[in-house]
Amino acid sequence: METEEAITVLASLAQPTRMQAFRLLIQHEPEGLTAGEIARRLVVPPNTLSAHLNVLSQAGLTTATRKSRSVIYRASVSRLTALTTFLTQDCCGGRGCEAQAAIICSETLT
Amino acid sequence: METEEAITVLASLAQPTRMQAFRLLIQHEPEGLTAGEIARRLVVPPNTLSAHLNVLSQAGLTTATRKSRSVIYRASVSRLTALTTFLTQDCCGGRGCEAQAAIICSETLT
DNA sequence: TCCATAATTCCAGATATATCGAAATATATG
DNA sequence: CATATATTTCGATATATCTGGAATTATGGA
Repeated sequence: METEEAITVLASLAQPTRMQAFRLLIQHEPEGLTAGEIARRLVVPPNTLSAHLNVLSQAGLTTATRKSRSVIYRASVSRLTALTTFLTQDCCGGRGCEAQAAIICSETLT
Repeated sequence: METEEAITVLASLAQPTRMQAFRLLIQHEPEGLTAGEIARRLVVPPNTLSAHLNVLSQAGLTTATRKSRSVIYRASVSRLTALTTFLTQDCCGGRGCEAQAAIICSETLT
């Protein structure tokens, strides 16, 4: 992932409503949730949420597919992984904070 | 790391000059760089950079210590690690994308 | 076709962020 | 103390982001 791209992804998550929406979608993988359902759960007006979901989609963190009258949103786990990889490589690239990375791994893989 | 805190860290990195400054500091661990040196390397006015460094410090991504007339900035690698841990746990918490995490680990630990 | 539901787009106002010149503060040296 | 260097703070402007009401588009059912 390029730096410019990473910044877009970082910015898209650096907003409370979008962070909540993304986490909600992560929790509902792989079925996804409709835009309306997300709006109801987060208590956010549909049009406001729509704008936020658009930002997440532009950043590649979500995908949207229409199903009948609803639009189902899903989280792109691979995109989140790509971001953490970018951050970790940015950290460790050519330097060596393997110990830190090992901590992440042990915490994650348990 | 709490969500609110993570958002602050994400926002602090979601800006080109700050991302550049942070990466520069990561590359210069553990010696650090003076504010002026960073400003020169990034070709940014000292006062503008100062504002950015302040944002990074508020987010806990950098520390500053005065040495004579200069102020030396250092990257907080542990803070970056805390962020990736937050993101990874947000991803894997109770769901299971161990495979993805393993990829990060293998790429990082090689 | 007419109506109801779901979502988005349009638009405007409010808030936040970024930028940088000028002035202020801190430190060292002659 | 006077001066030079390093950095930050102040203040003003420009730009971007967030928010939500109103209108628009898309789909399905009577």
